[in-house]
Amino acid sequence: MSEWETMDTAARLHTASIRLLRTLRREDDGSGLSAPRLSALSVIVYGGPMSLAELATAEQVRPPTMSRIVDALVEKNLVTRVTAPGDRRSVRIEATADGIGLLNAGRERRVRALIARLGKLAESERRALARGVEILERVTR
Amino acid sequence: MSEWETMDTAARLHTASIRLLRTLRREDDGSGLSAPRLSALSVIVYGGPMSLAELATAEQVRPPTMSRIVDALVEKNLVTRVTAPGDRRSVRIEATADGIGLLNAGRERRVRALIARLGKLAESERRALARGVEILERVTR
DNA sequence: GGTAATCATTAGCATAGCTAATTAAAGGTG
DNA sequence: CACCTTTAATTAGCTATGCTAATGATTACC
Repeated sequence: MSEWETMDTAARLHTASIRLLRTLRREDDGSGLSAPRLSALSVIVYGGPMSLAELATAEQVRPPTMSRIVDALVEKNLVTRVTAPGDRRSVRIEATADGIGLLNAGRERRVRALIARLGKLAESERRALARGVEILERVTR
Repeated sequence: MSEWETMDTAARLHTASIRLLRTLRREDDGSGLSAPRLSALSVIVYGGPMSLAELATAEQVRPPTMSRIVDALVEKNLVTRVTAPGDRRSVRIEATADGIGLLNAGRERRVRALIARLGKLAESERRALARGVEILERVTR
């Protein structure tokens, strides 16, 4: 594969990913949460409990920003703040059952919308896409 | 391909896309623009001139929000507002040479970061990924 | 035991999101 | 043609989200 082809693949993968998530984002309206709150909640639900600093780093925002987002999620009973055992300065943020439920419902809406699109592909195309996704997972790991 | 497999592919594609763009977003620091401004500019540069309403719809925000983002981009000389020919209520928003240049530079940073990751794949994997990207483009169209 | 480093929050500012109201221009309809 | 309605964008005013700087509360070091 020529260097040019690799560049072409990268550019097209970039564009297609943007378009895909832009489309799926429309399914988030029903969640009742803003994009930053939903995204922070998803990091906690799928990444497990973590400190505020870790969560801020994951979301690429500064700690004060994340502290207020967590305030709002706590207020809605979607996450809880627990003093970290062994270091009382630090806080462990954990998803509640409500938080997990809300996130899974939203994720299911997104995935369902995506499945509807995959359903229009030919069988061979779905197989090739599945293979591509496996490789994409390695790229993002 | 079973229905279960299609669902699995959809869920994994969703997650991998989020992870990919989260990673590449780190390259945007050098642009000097906030995420909403950069995203709006990219729609104009790659989608061509359009009205404020069209731009707001593309970005999934309301017109007043987009109006202020365009204010900021005009201030930085990255786009211009042109009264639409034939309807003086409407505004055509066009990218300037500066706007196109800034966006291409940022896009190049992102794509270069992605190429570095693709370079670690085996030749056969890059080919399979390229095939998957072609299909993903059909899905997002 | 005293001082420095670390984790989170508070304070205060600019930006980004919204709805409601306003301005300006087009499009009917009598 | 005058009037009313509709449409496109902006302005006004609110809440939420981003930042840096400063503060409070522990912990680590010496």
